[in-house]
Amino acid sequence: MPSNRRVRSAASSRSRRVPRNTLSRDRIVEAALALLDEDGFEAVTMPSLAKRLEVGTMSLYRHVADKDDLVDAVAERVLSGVAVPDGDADDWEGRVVGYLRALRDAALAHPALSRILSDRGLTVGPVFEQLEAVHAVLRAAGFSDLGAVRTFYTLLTYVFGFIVWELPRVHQQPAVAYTAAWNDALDQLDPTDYPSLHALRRQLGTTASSEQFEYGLQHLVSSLRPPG
Amino acid sequence: MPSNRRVRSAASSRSRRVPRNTLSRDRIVEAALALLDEDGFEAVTMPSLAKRLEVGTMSLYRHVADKDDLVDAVAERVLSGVAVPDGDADDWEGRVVGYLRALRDAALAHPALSRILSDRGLTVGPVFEQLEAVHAVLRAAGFSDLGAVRTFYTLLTYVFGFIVWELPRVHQQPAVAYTAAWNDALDQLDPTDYPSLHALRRQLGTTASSEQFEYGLQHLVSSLRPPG
DNA sequence: TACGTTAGCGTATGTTATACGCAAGTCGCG
DNA sequence: CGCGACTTGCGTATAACATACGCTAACGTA
Repeated sequence: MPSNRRVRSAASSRSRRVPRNTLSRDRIVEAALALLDEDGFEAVTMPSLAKRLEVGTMSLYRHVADKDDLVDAVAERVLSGVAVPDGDADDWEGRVVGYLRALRDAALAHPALSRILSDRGLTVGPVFEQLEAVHAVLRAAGFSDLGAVRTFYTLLTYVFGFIVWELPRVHQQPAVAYTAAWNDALDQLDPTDYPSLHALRRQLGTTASSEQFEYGLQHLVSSLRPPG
Repeated sequence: MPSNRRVRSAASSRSRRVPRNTLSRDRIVEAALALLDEDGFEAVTMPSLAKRLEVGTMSLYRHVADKDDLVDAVAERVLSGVAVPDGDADDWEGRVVGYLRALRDAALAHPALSRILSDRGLTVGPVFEQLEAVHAVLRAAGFSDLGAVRTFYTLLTYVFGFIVWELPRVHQQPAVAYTAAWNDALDQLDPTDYPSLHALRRQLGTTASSEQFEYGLQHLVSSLRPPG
């Protein structure tokens, strides 16, 4: 249960004051993201983050309520780059799929984000905006309110599942080496107990790929057409 | 990156010896599961677990390599109850859907499992067996090897995403109160910034439901028919 | 009966998040 | 130009955690 507190930005007393110096919430979030990308989620600790910023540990707490708050902020920063692409008004499929791809791409750019996303789901600030936009697109395409909700929720579920699954298995660039730990597990499957899976371990190893992503996505989208 | 070490069961030196007393790996896993269900994931610590078993903390390490190892074992125990249901040979949809439902039900029985699953994905012992069986069903239904893999991977992605999303939001019985923290977040959406989402917060609140689960699942399955 | 093996455990270590309060710098107002 | 309030950065302290290490005592076997 991630505590949904929004204590947030202590920088909101009325007498507006220019921060004296180097440290700021943004700089902290940025550093946390860098740390996350370089050394993974468990490397993001308050001490290590402070060390990286050449600051005392407790200084961070002036700009961040909590570690939870910090992690939220990191997720927000990453996902705030995503948007529903412009496009033909009646090409709802293209626009929605474009959005979902963008979501995946954003996540792939920061593999260690997986842990964060799976804790919080996609209950992250910017995603709400995006869903608002998606909803509009679907309504315009002829979906009912409820139909639109069901539809994008279904799609989001798929994409979310795909992301959370694949991210821990990505170590390099998006197009390169998925596979790895997952492959190892597959290779160690006993051929007698798991004949099919063992024989197919090559295929299974590449399931976390753009190709598979598109496969499921296309099937799903095509089955979710508006009633009209 | 959950370290994939399988150090496992130290109880494998050749001179078979009857454990002298009360403690055993099974009892530990059982207690951990109970603790998980009662007080959530973060309550499962080695000290608290030991206290519950009325045992010293370090005693646990005689039966469990790691905390990671323990958590793996818990996941295995929960998922080992799931199976592909018997059924008509050519009713692949029914059988596969039945399996996926069973998977969700198993997870719903232990809401706090979410954290564990999202870390490990479904790379948990018993799931491999189950996939082996699912693969057989799909092959028998006319899917190619690759088609079968793509198909169940797609389905699994959806189910996995759904589960990981909904579990943290379940506090009571399966049929009763999903919604809660997620609803709170929705209620706090600014009506001017998020007109549609705000208006639809009732609908959105109940998206984590069996109905929505089936909705997506049925659409997905129907779009994934075998080539023949 | 004696010995090797192993279960249970006590202690110690290193790491974490974070409460609390001090000190020094900075701004706005007089 | 100066003063006082508010902030920022930080040092110290606490409590919880995972876990290395090594002791002790019970047990089965020879």
